[in-house]
Amino acid sequence: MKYLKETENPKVTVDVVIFTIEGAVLKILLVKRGLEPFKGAWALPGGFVKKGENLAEAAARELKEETGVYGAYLEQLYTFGAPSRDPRGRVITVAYFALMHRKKFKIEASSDASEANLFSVSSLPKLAFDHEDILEYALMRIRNKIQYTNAVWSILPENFTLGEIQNVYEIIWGRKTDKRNFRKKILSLGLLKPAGKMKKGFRQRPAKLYAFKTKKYVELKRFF
Amino acid sequence: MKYLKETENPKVTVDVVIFTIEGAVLKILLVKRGLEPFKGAWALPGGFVKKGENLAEAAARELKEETGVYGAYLEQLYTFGAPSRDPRGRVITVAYFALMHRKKFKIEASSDASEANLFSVSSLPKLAFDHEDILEYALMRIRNKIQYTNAVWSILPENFTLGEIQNVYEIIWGRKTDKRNFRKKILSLGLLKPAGKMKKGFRQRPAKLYAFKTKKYVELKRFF
DNA sequence: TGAATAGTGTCTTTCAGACAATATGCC
DNA sequence: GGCATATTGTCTGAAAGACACTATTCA
Repeated sequence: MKYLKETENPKVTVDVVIFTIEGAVLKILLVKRGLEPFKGAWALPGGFVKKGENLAEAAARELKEETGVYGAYLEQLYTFGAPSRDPRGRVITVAYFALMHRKKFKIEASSDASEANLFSVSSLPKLAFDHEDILEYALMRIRNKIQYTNAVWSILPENFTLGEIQNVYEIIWGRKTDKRNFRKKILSLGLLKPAGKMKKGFRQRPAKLYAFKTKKYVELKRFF
Repeated sequence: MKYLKETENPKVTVDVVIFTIEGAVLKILLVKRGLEPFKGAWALPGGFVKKGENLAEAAARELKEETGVYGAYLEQLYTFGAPSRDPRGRVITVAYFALMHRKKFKIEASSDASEANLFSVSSLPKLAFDHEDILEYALMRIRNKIQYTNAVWSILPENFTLGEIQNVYEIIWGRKTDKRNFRKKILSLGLLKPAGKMKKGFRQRPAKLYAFKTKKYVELKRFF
């Protein structure tokens, strides 16, 4: 018979994996912890859920505090609750991930963190807590998710070329794909509409601009 | 400026949607609440996470307490944390779902619940808390998940015929599908192996028995 | 005219979906 | 023989994947 039978009052946090693309590289925002535990280590932005606050609201608040942006694509990822994941005691974290367009936000260290920075997901520092697990899970999820949803809308500008959206997919997947096949596929999903404008002014052939029909979450049917 | 800025110490529960098939109908296990709030109402089995206990362990413990079974397919579903979801105060619940073979468990009311029963998912009583939302989400997830994983292993006996596994899929999906196409597809997934035995002793042609190659979680690749 | 990217079509293979006749064991 | 279920193959249409050349702008 176990002797640890009592319940406890855990603390509950949200942590947010904020993906963005900078210099053709997939990056995430990390903050340097200003307090113990893991003081000085890099960690995912996050914090305690406040009174009267939904989990998604808490995640959106963290996102806003770190990037100044409200209204990006934000999805609950998974809840991590190993008893020893936080040395202060029982802390259960509900992880979210978000996709941000790099030009839409400024990086400013918030009051909680002494420093904030973007890191390429392919060369990260050692992370605090179990944040490496969270990130791994987030990468798996986003790589799958963009195949059958409109989730990438918030990592792109309002209007974009097919070349640009293809770059986003390739950067997230970490592999190249055929241009003709990609265009056929992305258009056949029916998520895009022509913006009726052209991207001009570069020394190359101008490209048609597209936009997402909606920024509301759309999930395409996949059946057996 | 908001005035509810303090954090709080929420309580954390796990709730488990236990799916099974009985009489060719998809059912879930519900317990009648013996205590307030929602005393006398039907609810998903669940309870507080205990000290030193993983979330998945807590879910497995609840599953075991309610059905006597340890080791079924069990997956974290989503975390529900609306501030008003529990009238007692802030309670965040991490929902799990499980698939059980009906013959492997007995229904016994546990100490927490005055009564436990299976209900068809198509004719449920009114549920306590936000458990209807949880169930809806679980149904969506399981209907998708069985298309590219071996999740159904624990709702089937060790060895089963292709007819039996087709029945399971049809019951979970709530629709019929062509026998020849189903067999082609399920075998092409590569998750099954012939058990080398036949299901005999019925007044009909004997059927080959199959088994899952593994009960470890397998997720098939789906790429663009 | 050269650099850079946009834009486009065909063929092959694979997979999904529609569709029906024969086989086997047991009563 | 009759009942009940098992087992099997073909055709068609859609989508995936391989593959290469021409078009346009601007420096």
